[in-house]
Order: sequence, then C-alpha cells, then structure tokens
Amino acid sequence: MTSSVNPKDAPSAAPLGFQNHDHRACVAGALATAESRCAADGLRLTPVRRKVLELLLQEHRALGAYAILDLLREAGFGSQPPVAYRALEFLVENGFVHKVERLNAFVACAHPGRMHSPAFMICRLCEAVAEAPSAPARGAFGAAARAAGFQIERTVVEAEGVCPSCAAKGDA
Amino acid sequence: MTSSVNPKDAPSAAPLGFQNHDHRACVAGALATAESRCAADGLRLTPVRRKVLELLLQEHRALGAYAILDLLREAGFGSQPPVAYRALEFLVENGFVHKVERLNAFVACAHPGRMHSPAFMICRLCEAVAEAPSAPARGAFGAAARAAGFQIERTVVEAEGVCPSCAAKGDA
DNA sequence: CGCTACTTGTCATGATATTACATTTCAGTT
DNA sequence: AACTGAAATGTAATATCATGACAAGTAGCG
Repeated sequence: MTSSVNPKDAPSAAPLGFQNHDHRACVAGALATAESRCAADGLRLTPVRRKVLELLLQEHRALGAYAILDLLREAGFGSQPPVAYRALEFLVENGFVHKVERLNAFVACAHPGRMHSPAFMICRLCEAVAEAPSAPARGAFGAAARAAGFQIERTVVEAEGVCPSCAAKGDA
Repeated sequence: MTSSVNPKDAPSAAPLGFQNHDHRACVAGALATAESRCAADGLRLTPVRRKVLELLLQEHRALGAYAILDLLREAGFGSQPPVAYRALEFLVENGFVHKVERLNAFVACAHPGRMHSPAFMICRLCEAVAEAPSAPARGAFGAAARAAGFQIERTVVEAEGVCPSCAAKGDA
C-alpha cells in the first residue's frame, strides 16, 4: 500500500523541516521509537493510530484532521471524523504528534521520546512547519507568569513567517 | 461553554486579568485610545467596529465570534457571521484586539497603542485570559529561528494553566 | 449630482470538532 | 475455551468556527 494517496495539496516530497534529511530513515525511526515506547508504557499503538502517525511522518507537514481522514478512508479505515480525532488525541496526549493551533492542523513530533513543549516555525508561503526547541516557561514570559501566580501547564509557541527556501525563491 | 452572553450582567464579577482594577476607566480609556488612533491614522472606527471593541472591553475575557454576534444582534446590528468576523478582522489588524488561537476566541488588547506581540495566560478552569509582555523573538526560540534562516513575522504565545484565583479556590 | 471606494447586511456554504450510542476488540480471568 | 470489564472503533447526527458571493447602503470627492 502507500503508493496512491495524495490529497489535493503539495506532494509529500516537498517541505521538510527546512532542511534535507533521510526521510525514509526518519519515518522508520520515529515509528520504531513510538512502537517501543508504547510497548514500554503499556500503550496500545493500534492500526488506526499507527497509520495516522505514519501518514503524518510521511507527509512531513501539518495536515488537517479531514485530510488525515481522507487518507484513512483510502487506507480502508473508518471515515467519520471521530476516527481521526480519536487517533490524533491519543498521539497528541502521548507526545507523538503536536497540534499546530494556528493552522488547526497536526504534525508529527520531531523529537519523540523526550518530554518537551514544542515550538513551531510556520512558513506562510509553503506551509512548511519546523519544530524548534523552546523553553517558554524560562525567560521573560515565565517570569511574568510566576509574578502573576499563574501555573503554566502547557504552552503554545508558534511563529509565522517565511522559511529560508521560500525566501531564496523570491519571497515577495 | 459558559458563554453567558448577558450584556446586563455586572462585568466586575467576571474574571479580570487576574487582578482587580478600575474596569470602567479601563474600558473608557481603551475606547478613547482607539478612537484617537483611528482619527490619527485615517482608520474608520465605525459603529459595528466600535461596538465589538466595547463589548470585548466590557466583558474583559475572550469571546468567540458567535458570542460577539449574539451581543451585536441584541444591540441591533446585523446578525450574520461576516458582520462579526469583519469587525474583528479590522480590530485585529490594527492591534485593538487579539485572537487567542487556542480558544478560537478574541480578547481586547491590554496594551493598545503600542506595537507588540501578545502573549497570553489562559486559565483552563475559569477561562480567564491575561495578556503578558513577551518578546519571543529574543531568547532561545529567536536564536533557533535565526539559525534556521526563518524570518519571523508574527508569533503566537499562549500558556494554558491555572490562574491564581482558581488555584486559591481549591484547584485540583 | 454622479462617481468611486468602502462598509454593511444577508444567504449560502465550507471547515473544524464533538456528542451519543451501538458494536467490536483486547487483556485478564474463570 | 468462555466470560467479563475496559478500551477502542464505526457511524450518524450535530455543534462550532469561518468564508465566499453578491446586493444594498454610505462617506468622501470630482
């Protein structure tokens, strides 16, 4: 399988994390990591969940829930929204996938296995999404939160702009 | 949930920015600031736009577009979604209102008049939203963006957690 | 006035997400 | 192997958030 399947959008060869890399190894490695961590933690990486993770890893860009749902249907899974949303909920809860709030879309985690609050750089031209390290709770914002007595549990950090590859092409 | 949407409610009972303040002065001041800046910049703060800003200032919390729309209808304005969305678009573009991506909701700017990238603290219990100072482009994230060659144009920084008042009440 | 750009009102539709409930699958037990 | 309770899945229906298209009104200006 996996030969067909292309949502009306960009090809899966396109935007990576802003830099080239061995995509096949990246996908295989992330899936293996997910599998072993699920085994270790008693989590069930069921076929739908595994498929959603695989799709997100292969596309290597942010996909909306309904785009994922289309791909799931083509792969023979259920095609109602809760199928996709439930798989995504599991994957997000366990850190294998992040939600990009700004796009209402989901992207495979670039650093699975470690706990972290993700930060994203989103290209407004090609929609590529790169995950960056970040520690928002340290720094000025964290200080403001502590001063206000606010207990941070989760953070969303997303930057919108132009990726190097689009900037090189002639920006605008 | 809890979008009570009652223009005659006492607004001072609602969640503020996590701290008490003179709400009437805060509303009046922000409206005056908006009016003078629009006059200075040749922007048209029309009745609908002014009303939306006033509503957001009075409520002093994040409101969804449809909650705003309900309030607009009660005030005698049009009641179709574009009415609210267009006013919000104007207000957001000009920095009078921010969108809270995490909530798909809108909140009046706490520091109008100055250009800034907003950062929010969102209480998951009472849904209060406080705006904090932040400079995400400085610090580790900004460094990562520069290293990657990514040109930041806009940032979203939102922390979810528990506000001091909910924490005092018995948290969980 | 008559032109133009902008704004507003409305209908229709699209995009994103959740509730509710029946059915199936799984792990652990009898 | 059959039983059981918890978890996962499939499906229909619905809720919530957002935009496109177009007609009608309004301000500023020659």
